[in-house]
Amino acid sequence: MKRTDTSEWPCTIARSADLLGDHWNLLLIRQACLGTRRFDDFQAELGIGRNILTQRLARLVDEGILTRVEYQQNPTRFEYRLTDKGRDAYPILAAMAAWGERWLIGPEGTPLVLHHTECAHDMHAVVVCSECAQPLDVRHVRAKTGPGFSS
Amino acid sequence: MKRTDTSEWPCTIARSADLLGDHWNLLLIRQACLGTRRFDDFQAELGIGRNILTQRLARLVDEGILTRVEYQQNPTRFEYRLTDKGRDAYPILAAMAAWGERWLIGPEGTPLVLHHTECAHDMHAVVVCSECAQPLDVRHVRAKTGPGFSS
DNA sequence: AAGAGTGGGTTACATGATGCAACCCACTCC
DNA sequence: GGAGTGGGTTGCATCATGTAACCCACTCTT
Repeated sequence: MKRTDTSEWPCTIARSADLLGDHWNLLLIRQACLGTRRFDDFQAELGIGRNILTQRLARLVDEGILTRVEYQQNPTRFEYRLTDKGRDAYPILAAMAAWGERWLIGPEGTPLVLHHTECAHDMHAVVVCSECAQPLDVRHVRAKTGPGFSS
Repeated sequence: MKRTDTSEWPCTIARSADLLGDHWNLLLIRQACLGTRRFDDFQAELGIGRNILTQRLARLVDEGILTRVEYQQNPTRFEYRLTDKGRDAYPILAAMAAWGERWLIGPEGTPLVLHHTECAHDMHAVVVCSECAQPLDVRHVRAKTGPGFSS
C-alpha cells in the first residue's frame, strides 16, 4: 500500500517529514547544496537508480525545492537548481550532520569538516532558541496548539 | 530490493539519513520527545501499523535512540524511553518544524507553537554557527574532507 | 559517414517494504 | 467468566526499490 501521507497533519514536523523523511530526498538536497545540478551527476554521486531519481526530482520540483531550468537548446538540456525554499532547508541538514558527528562516527574522526566563510572558522551547527539564543533541549520546550490547529 | 544502506558512507548527513530519512522514525522520535512511551500510545497517536511499529521501535532501540524498559511485572510490560542520543536529536526536529512553519503552512497559521521554558518566550529554532553564532546559510559554508574520510 | 559519446530519461522485472486486519497470550478488573 | 489491556505476531494484497537494459536527439572523433 501507499506510504502514509503526513503532509496535511496539524504538525509542522509531520509535514516536513513527508518530504524530508526520505533518505533520497535528503541526499538530493545535500548534493544540490554542494553544487550538483545535472541528472547524471546526481545519479553518479549517489548511485541512485535513474527511475527513482526521475521520480524524486519531479517531487522536489513539485514541492518548490528545486527548479528545472533549460540551460541549453539543441538538444534541450535541463538542470536542477535550489530555490530559496530548498536553500533554506540546509540548516536542517547541518543539524543532522552535527548530530551524526556526535553520535555516529568512530574513533577515525569526522569524514567531513564544515568551514564557515563568514567567520573563517571550522564549525558545526548548533540549534538555538530564536529568543534567548540558548541551545535547545527537549526538556525546556513545550508545544502548545496554535491558530492553525484543526483536524 | 533492499533500500540502499547509507549508514557507512563517509558523510554524516548520509549516515544520519539512514535512520532519520524515514518518516516513521522521525515521527516516533517526535512522539517520544512529547512524552509518549507505550506501544499502544505510539500506535494510536500516529496510526502506524503494529507490525511496522514493532520493527521501527526495534531499530530505534538497536541504534540507541530508545531503551526498552520493563516498568511492570506480572505481566511484564515494557515502555520505550529516549536515551541521551535520542534526546539530542530533538534539535533536528525543531529545525524541521521551523522550516515547515516558514514554508509549509497556509494562511491559517501554525498548528503548533513552541514555548521555551528557559526564557519564557514562544520561539522557533534557529540553526547557527558554533563559532560566530550567526544563522547558517549554505552559501557561506564549505565542506572539506576530515580525518575520517576514506571509502 | 560511421561509430562512439552525452544528457536525460523510460521500461521491465524480481524482490522488499507497507498498510490493514485478524489473531494471540498473559494477566487484571468487574 | 467475560471483557478489557498491553504488546506483539501472522497473512495478504499492493507499493516502492534496485538493477539493468533500452531510447532518442544531438555532437564529436576518426
